[in-house]
Amino acid sequence: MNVLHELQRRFHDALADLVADPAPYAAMVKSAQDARFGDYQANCAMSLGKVLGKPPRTVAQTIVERLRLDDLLESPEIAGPGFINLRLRTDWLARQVRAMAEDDRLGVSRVQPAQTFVIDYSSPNVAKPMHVGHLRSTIIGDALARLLRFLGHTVVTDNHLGDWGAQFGILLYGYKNLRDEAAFQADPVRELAGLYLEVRGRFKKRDEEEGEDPADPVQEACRQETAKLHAGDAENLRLWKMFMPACLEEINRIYRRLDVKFDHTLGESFYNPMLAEVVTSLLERGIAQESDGAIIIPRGEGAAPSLIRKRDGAFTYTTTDLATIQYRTKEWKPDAILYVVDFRQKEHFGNLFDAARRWGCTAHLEHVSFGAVLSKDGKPLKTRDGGVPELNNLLDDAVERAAQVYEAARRETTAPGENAPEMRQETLRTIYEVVGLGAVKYADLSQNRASDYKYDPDKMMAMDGNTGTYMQYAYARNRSIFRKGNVDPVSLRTNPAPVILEKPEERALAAQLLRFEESLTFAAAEYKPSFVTTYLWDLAKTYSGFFQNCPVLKAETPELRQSRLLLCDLTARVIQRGLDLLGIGAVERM
RNA sequence: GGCCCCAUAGCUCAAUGGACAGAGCAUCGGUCUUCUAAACCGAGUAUGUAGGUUCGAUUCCUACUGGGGCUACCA
Repeated sequence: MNVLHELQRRFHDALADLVADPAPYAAMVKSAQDARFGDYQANCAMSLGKVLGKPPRTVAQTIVERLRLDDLLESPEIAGPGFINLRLRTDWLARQVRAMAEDDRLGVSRVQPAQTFVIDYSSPNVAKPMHVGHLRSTIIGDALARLLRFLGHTVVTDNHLGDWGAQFGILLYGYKNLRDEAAFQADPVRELAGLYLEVRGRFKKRDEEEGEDPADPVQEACRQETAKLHAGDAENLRLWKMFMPACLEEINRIYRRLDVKFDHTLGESFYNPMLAEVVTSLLERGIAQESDGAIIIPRGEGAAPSLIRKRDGAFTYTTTDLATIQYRTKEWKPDAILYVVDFRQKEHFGNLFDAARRWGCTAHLEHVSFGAVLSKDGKPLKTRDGGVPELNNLLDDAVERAAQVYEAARRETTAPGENAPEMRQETLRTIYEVVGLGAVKYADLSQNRASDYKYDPDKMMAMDGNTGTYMQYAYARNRSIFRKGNVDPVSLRTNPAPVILEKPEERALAAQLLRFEESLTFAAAEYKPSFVTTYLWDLAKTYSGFFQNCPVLKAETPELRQSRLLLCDLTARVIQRGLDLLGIGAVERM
């Protein structure tokens, strides 16, 4: 249940006679900033006082008198200039937590009405090795898909591969001029990846981002290979078809490892046959016009127009993106299309969405933007030899570090003369993988996506603070209680024992558990997975306080023991589910 | 040049227009015959500058300073 929504609903009722439109005032019910002020607080009396011309505290008094919430709240207190402090009844909390324990969805209701979201994320260029730049889009997009789906929305995920662009010109040039046939036969992906880097290396020294240099013969040759491909050249098309499976296998290997799945993988090449019609339609509607031999969508004063057909007749990404919007709209009838893409494309999406709307698209279009991945010192991430780190190497490194940290911790926590608990090699590999990848994902997702993100392996592996490992450890430590006490946690979930909340730490834990849905709703509304990690971190800290102060297996009475076991189990389930919604695994033992 | 984004503690980051701006790291000091010490407890420092709107501003507006980005034939 979403406690906040319930409170806002009750305030809405209480405010109905006081003001014409109570909605904005009801929305001023928020979770309390400080535990001293209770669990929630209503801030509407101050602004209402202004509107009604009465002292805020008087208004607050009137609201409190009209409120009907005795069933879930203690009597509200008016404080300061007119804050209304709300404190949940402990017996109500206990009943809600018990109900939560019985529910597979942990008390999280399905949204009404459900909406259909198309989410566009990851979208790598298939001919290049995936690098660290693709990481954020992939894991943020995956987390949002999981989150929206869990809340009851219909989600269509679509990986808009760059499978038709200039990078294939590079591959074609490399294959024709530089390939090692034996190496290609043995391992085509590796050879193609090598060729890509080899050709790039022969470009005149330029930054990746700096665009083309017509004076560079190698670049020019690559561009011509691309043009031939797009023009339907039989040989280049044959090679493209031959390269594709290998390229796809390469990126799919990473998706499998990251546990990321897509409903559809419709790359740029898929839309190629539609592009001419898109341009025609835009011209007919008067949205596009001819300029300097090219077709453009003009912008306002001083702003650069969007090019949709180049002077040489080739189409651009804007054309493909418009075709994509048209296709998605027709095929899936979404309420919203989300693009999980780098902040640098903000302007492009602004223009694109504007054009799409004028073209008749009614779905909500949103650029879910995120900041750059930088190294610790704030500069672009580079390998020792100056290249962009490949994603696979990055993940290997993370898993390797997880193994090292784990081994070090195990040696340290094993008393002299004692043997560390033996674990099977296979179990250990699983732990390293889950912990290593979890650290990478959590470090990224826990940051506000709008900010630039400093990729710091030492820190994400530090196992202290708000990290994936901490959360996984909190889960594993919790599960160990059940092993130790020989208690089957499943037995606590059907017809659960009454919940007893006598100690403040028990009550605090219950209140925090009940906020799970609130955090998910908020994260989904803002498309910010970091709200989920913040919640989990708060939950873990609250649980720590409980765990320190409330003996579970050695509780004073059998009833208290059952109640605390239930709180433990519920905490573990919320952590596990929360991590799962972020695409992060948890292990029973670590 | 034009347009956009960012600026919070020594460092990395939070904060849905609300009460005394929160965490983590680092630093210092405490907790292991007691359910996993990868843990817990305690201790100090911050909203770039100048204005404005508001009962109330880290949050909204304006200017400035500093950093980053985009700026039609790459995506």
